[in-house]
Amino acid sequence: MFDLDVALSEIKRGTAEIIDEARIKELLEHYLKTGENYYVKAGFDPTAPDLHLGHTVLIQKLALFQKFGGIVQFLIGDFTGMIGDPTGKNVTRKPLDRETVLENAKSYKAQVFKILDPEKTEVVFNSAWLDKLGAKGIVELTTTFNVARMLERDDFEKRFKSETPISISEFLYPLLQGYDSVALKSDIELGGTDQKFNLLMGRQLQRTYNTGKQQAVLMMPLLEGLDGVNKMSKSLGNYIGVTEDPDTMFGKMLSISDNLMWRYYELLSSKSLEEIARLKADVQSGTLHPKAAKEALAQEIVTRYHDEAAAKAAKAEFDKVHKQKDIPSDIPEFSFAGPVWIAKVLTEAKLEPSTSQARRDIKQGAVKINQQKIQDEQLQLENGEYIVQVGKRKFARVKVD
RNA sequence: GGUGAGAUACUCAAGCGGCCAACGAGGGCAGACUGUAAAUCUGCUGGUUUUUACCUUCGGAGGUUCGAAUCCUCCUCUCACCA
Repeated sequence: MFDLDVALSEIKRGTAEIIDEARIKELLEHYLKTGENYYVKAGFDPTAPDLHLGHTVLIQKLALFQKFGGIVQFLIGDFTGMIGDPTGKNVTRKPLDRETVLENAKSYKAQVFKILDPEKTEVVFNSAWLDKLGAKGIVELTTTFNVARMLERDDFEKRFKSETPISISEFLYPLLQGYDSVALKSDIELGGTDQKFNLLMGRQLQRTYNTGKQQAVLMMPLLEGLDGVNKMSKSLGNYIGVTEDPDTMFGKMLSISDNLMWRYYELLSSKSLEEIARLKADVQSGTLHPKAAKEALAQEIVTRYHDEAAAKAAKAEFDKVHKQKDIPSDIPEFSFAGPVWIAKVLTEAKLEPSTSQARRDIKQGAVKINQQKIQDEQLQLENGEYIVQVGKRKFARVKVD
């Protein structure tokens, strides 16, 4: 089966905090002895999923549990989604209709089953039990907790002190999320560090409702984005989406700093901790080039979300463009009626956002035609075919006739 | 409901009648270098084929002035204190 100590150290890898580690050990031991599974819960937003590597940190941890006897409860918070998690700055949101929820769930599955084992995953919706709770159930739920304790939560406390409004419904959010754990009888719940309060609520409510269980809680850190400073998020643009094409993925992975690479290794690679330690030692001693280590990681990630052939092709393409300074094999094409002013070509081909920017870049020597730097910003392109390039990464094939 | 403070480009933040397309920082883009879209250094960062020029921007609408981001009036919104 598996070695308990190895399993535990892999489970602990990269975690921010584990509450009731002993419980996790018990569950694994019990599984080894009897083959009985246990349940690992994680909740997700019902809005349209566009997963990036930041999300996959948690999902990979779920997948890890599947290797060690865990059944994943992939919870889509279609009911709680109406309230909006107070962790963000969301106010009350519109409830999504059934159809949209199902569609989003489908999209989740497509992305998530690249990592999770579908055989060991139960996709559940919390409206299934929360809808039935009713006013009576809700009131009962609220009696299990009091306002003073609710205000212990960090962001509630801050908002209370600064007199920023807190809606009553927001108090309900942690309670309902906790109740999910009661309904699902989860043994372990995973979440980000920002979810600590909500995760602990599940633990407490399981006790209050006498489920005979008390879930262990495992928190994963928020992955830093490509800039290495802010957390990875779509709005900051510092992300790698799991559905992005291989070339982009590979390029973005290589753009992270050498430092950040180790963080990504820890949280994203499926290499064992020993292997990573060895890589790191090799880089430090100079026997392995940092770039080679980064390429290996990039290949691994591309392979996971596409396949090995795509990863190889992406690397080859990258080398072609950046090492041999060649042009990429697949570039957009535009045609114009000539003669045409170069600045117009650049903006029309979307290589530059404005004529002014185009002029500036020409002045700086950032624009090349057929690999030749150009200086003349008045340049007119005569009939013919040209490869126009701005900087290192923006290319277009231009036909003038 | 009352009183006070504030709203400036992607973000933060100067400017408080002409020298303002607007200091500075972050971010972004580019150049050099290289190991790569790492690191470091440097430049650029509203728009426009009138490019040592012109046009549009400083919460919104008016007004004063030869001239306003800067002064006045009203409005909208944010924040702080009081109720």
